[in-house]
Amino acid sequence: MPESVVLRPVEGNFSLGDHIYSELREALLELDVYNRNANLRLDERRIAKQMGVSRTPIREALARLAQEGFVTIQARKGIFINRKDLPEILELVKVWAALESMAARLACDVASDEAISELRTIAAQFSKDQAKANIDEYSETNIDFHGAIMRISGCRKLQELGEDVFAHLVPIRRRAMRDVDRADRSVVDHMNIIQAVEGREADLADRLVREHTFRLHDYIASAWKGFMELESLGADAKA
Amino acid sequence: MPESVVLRPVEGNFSLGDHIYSELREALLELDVYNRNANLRLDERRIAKQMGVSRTPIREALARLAQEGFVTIQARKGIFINRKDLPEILELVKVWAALESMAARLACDVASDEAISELRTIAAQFSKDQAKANIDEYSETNIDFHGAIMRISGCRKLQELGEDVFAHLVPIRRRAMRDVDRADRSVVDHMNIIQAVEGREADLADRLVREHTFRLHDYIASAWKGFMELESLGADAKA
DNA sequence: CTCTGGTGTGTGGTATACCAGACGCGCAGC
DNA sequence: GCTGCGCGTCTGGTATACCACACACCAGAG
Repeated sequence: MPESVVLRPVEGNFSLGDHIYSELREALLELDVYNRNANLRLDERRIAKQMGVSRTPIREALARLAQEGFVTIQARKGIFINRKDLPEILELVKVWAALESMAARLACDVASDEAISELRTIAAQFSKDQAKANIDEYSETNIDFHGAIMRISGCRKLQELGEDVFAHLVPIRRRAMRDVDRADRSVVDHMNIIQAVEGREADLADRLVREHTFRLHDYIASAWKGFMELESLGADAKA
Repeated sequence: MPESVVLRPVEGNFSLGDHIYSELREALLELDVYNRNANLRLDERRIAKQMGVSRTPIREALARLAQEGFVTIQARKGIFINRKDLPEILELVKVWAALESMAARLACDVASDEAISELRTIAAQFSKDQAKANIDEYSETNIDFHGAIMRISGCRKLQELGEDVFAHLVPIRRRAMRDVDRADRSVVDHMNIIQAVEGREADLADRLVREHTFRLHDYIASAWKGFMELESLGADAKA
């Protein structure tokens, strides 16, 4: 074999458990947990048969999901998908606010000018013509923007934790949240945040991000009941 | 049975897996991971034999610990205790700062006067005569103080996440950090924080807590090498 | 002596059998 | 008809056997 041929080393664990973990996790996030017809119960044996493996790797994956708080395992009773209530959701948003505002603060100190310019690039997506329709809390661009702040903070732990918290909010974000007034306000907020970070004004950036996220907090608090009423519009619960 | 008698439902899982999980977790935190003689390798079969159970519950516990980042499982190679390096530690402290400063902020808004008075009670411990010797980053009172702030924030998620982050810092805190100047400064910081929370000055409390934690951050950054040099002073590595 | 390939052992990964508590259903007794 | 007991079934928990890969060691070719 010619030495010039560079072969990437095989990386990662290709264990069934790991694969099943990500598969199940994705499925859970996809699932509309708040649909009142949703089947919140999981069955090890059924999943095992369905995926063509034994219960062991399934159990490992479920144990990890339980640790993350996505499901609750009750001995000899069943495994249930956790449906979060309003107070819990609001707490998650507060945690998110804490993490992202700190990220913005750090970004002011450590991010390179190029890294910061990422923010403008992403924000530019908002001004596109068809953007209006896509501007909601679940739009890709919005997610990218917040993800970018976490990234350019240079603090991986902050970013990872943020992603974990965010994952729990995915089912909530998917539900509507496309209030036009909020979308406009959101764009303004983002622009102000970018400006603060560009100006390396840590205190300001911290505050703006925090206030921005708390607006989401308050919005969810007031619109929660509406979210829940979106239930079961013909869509059946997934398995 | 009189209806007035309220019986708490039996709660919790008494499964071996859960028990082993907490047992192992505690052992890991107790373990001096940074001792250069420390055995960083874990063996499922050995632990199983040692605890008199099969590998299954051990594996479940280890999977959870891996999820939390305490150990790394490498397929067919071994299970290794994660030894965190300086950058990682510093990131954890930053996350901690983010969480606790938000907690202090929230406490200003939601904590009752009685709850806030807890802080003074705890801080009073510092003034006791023999306190000086106990004032270090690992003292019970110090931990109580920071725990109290998280608690009175009324945000459980914030508190839980904080405890998780804190757990990873335990081995670091155990190592010295009893600089007298720092202790004095710490007491002053705490008093100022209490005053800010009592005055319901959210912005101030937020800032004071953040700055306080960042002083720990900077201290660790400068003293890290010293921590590591404390290695293996006769104490053997635990199993 | 060096390098190569085989082989034995250790380790985590997976499959499977069995256990015991939780629950539902139905029958018997009142 | 209502209550209560008991058995059968379902479900997660545990033990155990076996698998495949990693790695150290050793023998034989060069």
